[in-house]
Amino acid sequence: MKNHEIASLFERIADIMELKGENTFRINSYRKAARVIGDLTEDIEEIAKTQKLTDIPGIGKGTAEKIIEYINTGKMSKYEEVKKGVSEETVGLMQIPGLGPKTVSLLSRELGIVGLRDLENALQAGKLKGLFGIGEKKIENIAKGIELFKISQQRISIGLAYPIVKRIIAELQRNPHMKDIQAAGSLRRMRETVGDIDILVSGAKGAEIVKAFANMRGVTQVLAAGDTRGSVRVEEGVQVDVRVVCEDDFGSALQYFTGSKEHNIHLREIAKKKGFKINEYGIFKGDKKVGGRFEQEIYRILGMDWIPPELRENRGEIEAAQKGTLPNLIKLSDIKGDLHNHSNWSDGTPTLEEMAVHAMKMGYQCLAVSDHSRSLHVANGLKEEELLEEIEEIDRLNKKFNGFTLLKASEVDIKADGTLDYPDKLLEKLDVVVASIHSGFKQGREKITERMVAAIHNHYVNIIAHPTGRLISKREGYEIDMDKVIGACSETGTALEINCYYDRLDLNDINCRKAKESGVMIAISTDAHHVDQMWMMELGVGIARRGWVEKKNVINTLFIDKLKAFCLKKRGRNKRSDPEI
DNA sequence: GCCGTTTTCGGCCCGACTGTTTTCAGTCG
Repeated sequence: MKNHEIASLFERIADIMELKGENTFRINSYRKAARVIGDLTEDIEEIAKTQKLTDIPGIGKGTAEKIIEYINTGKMSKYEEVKKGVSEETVGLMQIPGLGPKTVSLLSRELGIVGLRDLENALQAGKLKGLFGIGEKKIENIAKGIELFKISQQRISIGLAYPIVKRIIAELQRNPHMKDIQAAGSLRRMRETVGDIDILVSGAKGAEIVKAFANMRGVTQVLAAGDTRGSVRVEEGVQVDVRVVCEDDFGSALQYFTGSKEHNIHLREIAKKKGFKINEYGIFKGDKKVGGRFEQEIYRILGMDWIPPELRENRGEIEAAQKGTLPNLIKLSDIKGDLHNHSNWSDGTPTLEEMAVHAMKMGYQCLAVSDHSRSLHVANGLKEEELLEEIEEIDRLNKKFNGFTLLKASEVDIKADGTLDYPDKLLEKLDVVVASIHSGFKQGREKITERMVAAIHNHYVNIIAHPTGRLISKREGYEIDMDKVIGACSETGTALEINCYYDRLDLNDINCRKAKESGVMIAISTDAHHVDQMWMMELGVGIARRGWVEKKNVINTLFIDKLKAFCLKKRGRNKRSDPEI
């Protein structure tokens, strides 16, 4: 699939054009094209074949031609043309906070600065002084920007940011001056990574609230503390911003600060056409404020349903809200069990009973114990006879429980040749079989896809765990043809997992939506190795919501008998089709 | 370069902040 390549090519074209000072609207249309192509769930080559490229909003005749040229020749003449005389490194300088296209272009033109090292040298040598439009303060800010750029290169997983936000909100809620409080930004949208944390507060005494915020425990550095805005760094290293608005503006401010940028732009275009204006202070008809206390008002006034924050990425949610066809997104309270967990039988810390007790506290009706299989020595994988013993232990425990079931399961390794780590006769004794890849990551796309598809076709495999194997900010996933994997799952009645563990979150939102659209069932599972990790179900549900997933698409929202039936159906289906069994 | 319930031309989101210059350009979210 060339979607990603083509999207980043358009993004690069936009960056270079920006640096060259070309028409802003033209630049924006390249950015828009990059964005929609990056978000597509279908293969762009397939769309091109059916000549439907221009049906994609933001893709017109010109862009379509460029896409087709790239598909056919592997090159895009527009890109070749714009990049002449510009270094990639120079374009990269625009990533530095405070440095936009104008300044970078000036530095490059006047001082011959190409990359970061040149810039640092020029700063050191005091060469920036005296350039038109650049004063003392600007030079200082560029130096600060470079520092910030170096630190903030990494976004952190939402799994790390989420507990920080919970802690801060709990602390601020004790402040008597405060009315409303809500996390905004990419965290509220449940993006898998966040750059910084935004918290929005309403209340009359802004300065008091900001002061309390700056004095919270866990704050290591106060970056700013004014009447309406505070900015701190906390011990986990993340920057947290708080903004205080008056109660009457809270809804519109929340809408504004939640984003995404693309969603807000699209919404404001619609507002404008209808004769309204939206900003962080409200929605206005002429000079008259017609809403702003609640976020819902804004969407309602614009003639659409309220859009859950997780969908606000300008991926068709606005059109769906206008038509009243938004999905009825899954909720955390819909989850009835967790289907991928590890006990102290393999590499987890809790006993089976501790896991069960915690699951009951969470209101679940079942929990699958899916310890590792024999080949995974590093994770103390269970030998066949050990798994049989564990099954007996689970049977014993289940007799003690009332209205709760520990499901017999295993996270079985998919070996390099696509076979499974346990024989079928052993898998047959399990309620749920979770299969996954833990080795041979470098096999190559075709081989690894074949291997995965072979496992999916096994009669006993119910769930494919962490389907791409990626670790956020640590490891790219193995190369795999997700369309083929989804196709095989759809054909065989196999579910794909959203692994909730904070550095996996795999499937991601885009693949998740693709799976849903192909009718593949989803399992949202924590992969917990400790009971304290089971809360991460919240993260997985967030990713599912970003993938437009509804309760009916998720197997662990099913009552236990239905869940067992789902798992058994695959075995039955194969038995019927294979007379030898 | 895209788009159309002011449709084939003319507009394209909005406001705050900062710094530099003296009325506004650049950058950011």
